[in-house]
Amino acid sequence: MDVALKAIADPRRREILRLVWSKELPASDIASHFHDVTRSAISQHLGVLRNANLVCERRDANRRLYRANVKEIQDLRTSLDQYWSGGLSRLKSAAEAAQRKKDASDG
Amino acid sequence: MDVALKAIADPRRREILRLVWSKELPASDIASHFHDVTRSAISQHLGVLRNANLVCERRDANRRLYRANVKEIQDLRTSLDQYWSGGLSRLKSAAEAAQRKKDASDG
DNA sequence: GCCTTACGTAAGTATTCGCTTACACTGTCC
DNA sequence: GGACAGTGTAAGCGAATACTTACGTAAGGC
Repeated sequence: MDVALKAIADPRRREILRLVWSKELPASDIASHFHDVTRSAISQHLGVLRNANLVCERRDANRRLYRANVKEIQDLRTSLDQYWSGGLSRLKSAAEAAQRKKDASDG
Repeated sequence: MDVALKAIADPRRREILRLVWSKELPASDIASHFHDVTRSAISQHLGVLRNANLVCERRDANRRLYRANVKEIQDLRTSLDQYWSGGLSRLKSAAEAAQRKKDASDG
């Protein structure tokens, strides 16, 4: 979870992920979407995303086509949901404990 | 979203957030949960979380009591959900476009 | 074979991060 | 007032990050 979370903590990488979410794109197309950084920088961001398994790479002749790894993204989302709901259940049990305490003092 | 996401990207800070999710804790109690780092390090992590507005601070005499800012956490969760679902809707419209294309070629 | 396109990657650099140690400050207890 | 917990914070440091420029390499056009 940590690698993936750190990967999407960067706005540039989140933007890249959006770009390749629904369609496969060659690295050059992705890079040309960013006018303030080098192609090399984007390539390195792609490396981070690849390393976090958040994108899939497919080679087509000269080019490398990238696509979001929806499965892995879903996994990350699930992990996060568990994190949130873990917190919520702690909130819930704390509330229940408070209620029990109240009941005990009431009765 | 960026500040909060970067704040959560650190496992130590996620753990801190868990600790203060359902109950208010003084900084010293939080720090004593971590045996491999200094109290000062934890204080700085608390600073990051405070800066991201993910925790609330309340002063009680000598101590500073921390509690998760559930509202802000929910906001972050919502932002993330929008990010995911934004991706999903792009997937959906891509699928629909493919379907239209197929229909056109079929009919 | 040679040039060009499309890409990763090594090397160098400035910035940020997570940490420690040392110190300042604020309240309580006496 | 003085000692003492409970904390934030400044300073310094090594590691990681996000870049840049320069180079290496695979595939296609000629």
